[in-house]
Amino acid sequence: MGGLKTQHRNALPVPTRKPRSSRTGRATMADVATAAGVSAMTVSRALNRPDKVSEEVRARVAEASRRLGFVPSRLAAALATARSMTVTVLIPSLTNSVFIDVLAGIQETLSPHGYQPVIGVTGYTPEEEERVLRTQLASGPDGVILTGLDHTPATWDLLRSIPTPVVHTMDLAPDADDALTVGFSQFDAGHAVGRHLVERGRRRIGLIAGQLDPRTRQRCDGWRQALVEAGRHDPSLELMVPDSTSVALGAELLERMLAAHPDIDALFLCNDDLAQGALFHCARRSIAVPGRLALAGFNDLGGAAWTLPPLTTVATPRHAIGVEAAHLLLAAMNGRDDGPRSVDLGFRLMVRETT
Amino acid sequence: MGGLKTQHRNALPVPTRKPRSSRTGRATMADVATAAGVSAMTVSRALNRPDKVSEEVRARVAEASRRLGFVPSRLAAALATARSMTVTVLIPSLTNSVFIDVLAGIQETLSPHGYQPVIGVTGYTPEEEERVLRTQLASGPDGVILTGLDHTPATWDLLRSIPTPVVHTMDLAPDADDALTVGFSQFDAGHAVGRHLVERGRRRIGLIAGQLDPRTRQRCDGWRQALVEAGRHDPSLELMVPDSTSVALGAELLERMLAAHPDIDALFLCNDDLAQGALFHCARRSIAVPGRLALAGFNDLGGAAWTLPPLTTVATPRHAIGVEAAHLLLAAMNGRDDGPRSVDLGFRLMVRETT
DNA sequence: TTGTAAGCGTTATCAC
DNA sequence: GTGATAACGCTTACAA
Repeated sequence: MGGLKTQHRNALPVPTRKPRSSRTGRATMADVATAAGVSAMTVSRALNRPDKVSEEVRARVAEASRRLGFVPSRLAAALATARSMTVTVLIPSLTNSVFIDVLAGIQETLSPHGYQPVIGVTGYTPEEEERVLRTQLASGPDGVILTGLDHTPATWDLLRSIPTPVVHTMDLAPDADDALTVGFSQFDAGHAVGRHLVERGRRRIGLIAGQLDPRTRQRCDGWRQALVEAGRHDPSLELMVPDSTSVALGAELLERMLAAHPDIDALFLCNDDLAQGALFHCARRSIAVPGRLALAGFNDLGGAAWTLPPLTTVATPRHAIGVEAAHLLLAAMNGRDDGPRSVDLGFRLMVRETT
Repeated sequence: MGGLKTQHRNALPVPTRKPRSSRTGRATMADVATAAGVSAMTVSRALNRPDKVSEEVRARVAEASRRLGFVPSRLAAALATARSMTVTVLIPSLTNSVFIDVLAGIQETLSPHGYQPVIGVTGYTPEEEERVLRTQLASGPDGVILTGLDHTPATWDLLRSIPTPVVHTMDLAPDADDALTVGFSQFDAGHAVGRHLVERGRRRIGLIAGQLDPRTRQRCDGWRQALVEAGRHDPSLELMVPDSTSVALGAELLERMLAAHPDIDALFLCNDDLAQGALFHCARRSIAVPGRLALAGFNDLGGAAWTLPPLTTVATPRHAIGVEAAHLLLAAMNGRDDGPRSVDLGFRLMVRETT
């Protein structure tokens, strides 16, 4: 029926014709085709596989294309090829620079390959993550990158049900199951801090944590384990609150901790912003650091090396995690999903002057 | 068709049929339709306009849809409706928290309305911005949010050529032309700092700036103007470098400044990270702040209130800019693009203890 | 209330 | 090397 030439139609009351690009007003391939005196298919080829087309046609198409300001519709291409050139990236929060660093690594790596990261924010809850994932899956991403391994059962099902490769970041797969994972051991990192404090000869070692996501908890677990091993663990010295971390919160929690346990001589703060707040509070209250109180943070965020005194903390490979996750995903999206399943990028204890 | 049991296939050399969803393996509306014993159109309605469908059919569709794990393809919908439910957001950098704050405001505002922000990174250059914009436009966003007003002529042309609404952020339109703009006066903000330093009685007031994008330049211009007005401007006290700002750079540049001009008694650092670096350096070198040297930063980033002494700086409405930009865009995308063309969200000079 | 037909703008496929 | 045709999966008419 496509054979029925439109021109023959008007023998009768012609319904509104469509001589050119429809609603959007944008030029389509068909427009370029007519302008260049070739078929739409040839335009497509001239643009995507220039070598498959004669020199002359290529030029004519380029010219017409430019003249009409033609921008090929990725939507249509995506629908036709089943490749959206899009990658869904889900992170807990936009305002936590930890995830932004990962995101930056992802974006830098994906971008040169023509993939668009599309970010979704989960607010640290697996339920919201599931919701957002479901929404995003509707746009048919070619890949998915998630934060952590703590997903709802339904999310796991969803992930299994799609043909799309998935990479989990910031953590390590507990067992070598079928998930692609890039991160480091949060437990070991926390353990390293605990041991460091012990080795410094501290006896009353406390813990302050906020934003109790699974990764924070693992850090705390590691720290606790180290103290237990050294026989110096006192559960009453743990102050864990669900609030999101901030410099202000660090100061406030330290105050509370000191009020209840004036005798602590070391403190692990599960994120650098908390540690900076604590450090600030110490300065205000003239508490000698590390003399009277040793302080250790986590993540080695921007300012950590520039506090007074410079903060002992754990440097985490956030950017590298993003880069590696993207690499793994790229490989998988191109059918090469052999590589290692769980990539451990490690961490580094940065011993500076607060311990 | 779905009724045809696979087991009966081998009766005849049946040509490859397509009883179910094609390449992607995902269920399609047609699949759900057959499963629910209705037409595809009815499925579409049941999902998008439930009130247009009988109670019973709605239930059957929901049931079938759930059973098949049906996820409607946004791609197809977008192609059919010419609405992608997507908004292109271009920012200079992912690692500068200034833009992340704006982005967060945008995402929070857009998300509840079903719009997906798709971010693009321009690396602070108009040329790259043009390239990224061109790429993104191919996916047919329903709206565009750009950073600043400094675009290439080709970019302006592009923007004019599309039916899509556009909002520019972080700055104010010089004249009330036809661009939607949300921001504040960078010039005035810089001017306020300059005047403040003058009013504090400082005589040798210097300037340190990095990341010389148009907005930074405008801040510097404002500052300069204030000093000129007070008759205290000395061009040799300006130290401007193209490098991206960081705490480390702040310390380094202060050192250079002091070496060349030991007599300065006040300094405007065009970004808080520079200011924090300078502050740190002062502490190390035992330079009294503000006694011997007054320091003012810009942006009121996270740690600014928590330095020792707390940093005087300018609080900029980054989050609010994102929120407002998104609101303006939403209005425009819904056809109500009347509102004010240039929204000034102002700024606040936060006088703390470094001045 | 529900179904039919056509089309959105590409690309895969198979002729020519 | 080029072109006609049929998808891709959905929705906007319009018809029943």
